[in-house]
Amino acid sequence: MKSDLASQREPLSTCPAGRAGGTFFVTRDEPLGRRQRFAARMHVFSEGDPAQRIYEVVEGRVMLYKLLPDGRRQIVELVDAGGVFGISTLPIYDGFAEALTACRVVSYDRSAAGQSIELWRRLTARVQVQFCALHAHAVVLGRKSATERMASFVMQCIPGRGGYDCPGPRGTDNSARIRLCMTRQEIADYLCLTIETVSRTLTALRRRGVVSIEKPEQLCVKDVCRVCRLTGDR
Amino acid sequence: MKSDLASQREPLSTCPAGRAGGTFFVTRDEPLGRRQRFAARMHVFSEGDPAQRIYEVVEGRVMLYKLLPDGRRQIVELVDAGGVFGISTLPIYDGFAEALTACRVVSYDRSAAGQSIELWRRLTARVQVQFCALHAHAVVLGRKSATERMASFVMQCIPGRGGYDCPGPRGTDNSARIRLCMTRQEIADYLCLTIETVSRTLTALRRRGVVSIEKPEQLCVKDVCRVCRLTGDR
DNA sequence: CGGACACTTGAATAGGGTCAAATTCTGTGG
DNA sequence: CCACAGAATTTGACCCTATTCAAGTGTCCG
Repeated sequence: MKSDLASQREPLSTCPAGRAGGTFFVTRDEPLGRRQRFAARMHVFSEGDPAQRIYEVVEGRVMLYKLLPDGRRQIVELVDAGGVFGISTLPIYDGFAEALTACRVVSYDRSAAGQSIELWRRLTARVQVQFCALHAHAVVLGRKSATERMASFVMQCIPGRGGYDCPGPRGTDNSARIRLCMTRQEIADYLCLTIETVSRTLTALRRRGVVSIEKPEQLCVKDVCRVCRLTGDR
Repeated sequence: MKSDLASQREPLSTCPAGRAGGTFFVTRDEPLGRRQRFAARMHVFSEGDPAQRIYEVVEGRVMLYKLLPDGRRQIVELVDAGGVFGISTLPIYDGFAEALTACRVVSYDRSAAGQSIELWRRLTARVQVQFCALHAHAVVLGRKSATERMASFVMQCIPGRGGYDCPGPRGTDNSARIRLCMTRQEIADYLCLTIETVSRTLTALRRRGVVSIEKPEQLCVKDVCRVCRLTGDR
């Protein structure tokens, strides 16, 4: 249960808004929100930065993580399109936000966001969705075996399936291709395992014919419902 | 990492609002909120109940938990005075809410809560505080040793200490008496340990002179800062 | 082709889990 | 106040899952 050093893959440093240092820059200011793009592996903010803005993901995936002083890392949340991040009770951010994929976000000044009722409603409604997801993730971290965790994670990567209102297989096609867009280390830090256990667990799932590993970051799930049953949730 | 059967201590069933079956009943209807009291160990709601109301804790402590089909339980959140619970994205609650102590709550009809801007702001602001706390708890569950978890839990039971703005010891008195108001099983289900490990860890802390165990549910922390260092957070 | 990096695999280890038994609390009734 | 029963907690012995440590094996890209 000891140290998991933060990913060896060095994250890119934040690109200051407006400075077109490459592929990412502020594209346009909106009345309230400011559009920004981030390349994969770029930091949106870091622990200790002044918590001035709230972010909404338009496209792509962002991870939020925290570090312990000795280097152990926990990815506390994965934020997909529609999700919100940058919520902080303190005057500074209490963790890091890093783009997992190239992504587009809109950010709002914290105080300004509270002015617009419309905007505030949208953001808070979304926070509630994520709040419930965090509760569910606590169960994953707290009470599930390595296999159940991997299965839960895989299900999370298949939009529209596995939820309360899962429609079941579309016709006879019960397969899914998924891009993990995370390294083994990141999956480990999200599921609270080690990189080796993630690798072994995936291999075991492959051997059992549950998934095929097309590329390290791309899986094909043969039978979604079977994975769903492996989550331990039902 | 296997089963942790739900607490043997049988929870009391919910008392229907308005029916004064004993010490708990609706005391008064307010314009928006409805005041209620719950005795310790009473359920406020259960998984699958229609998610019609949002609750605010006025006094006492409520725990939210989820069960896996095989009986494993995870207490996903502890809600103290000021906290909010009953947030659900679905038409039904996705977990259980049980009073740990006798407590007073105010509940609001979900749709009505959205009408009052004032109320909505207060509730959502509070949800954000808890949202950040869940992030922190993910680190506890994911990356901490048994001792670090217990230390984190103990710190959580000492109001005003250990946070970003911890004022440090008040004068020369750096001790604290705390009521856990949870059984070992509940602490285990919250920290994602077993009842035996909780007991052993507490005993170890006692042997090291970090805490004294006055009663099973009442501890005395000799040196708060020392416990704080044991959390692994700093 | 070769170096760097990510991933996989194997063997040994340890931290916490499991199972079982003893001890302490707590509440009740005499 | 004391004795008793049932529950909660503590403790002990052993075990298992996931971690740790240590090599490999791709794979990408200059």
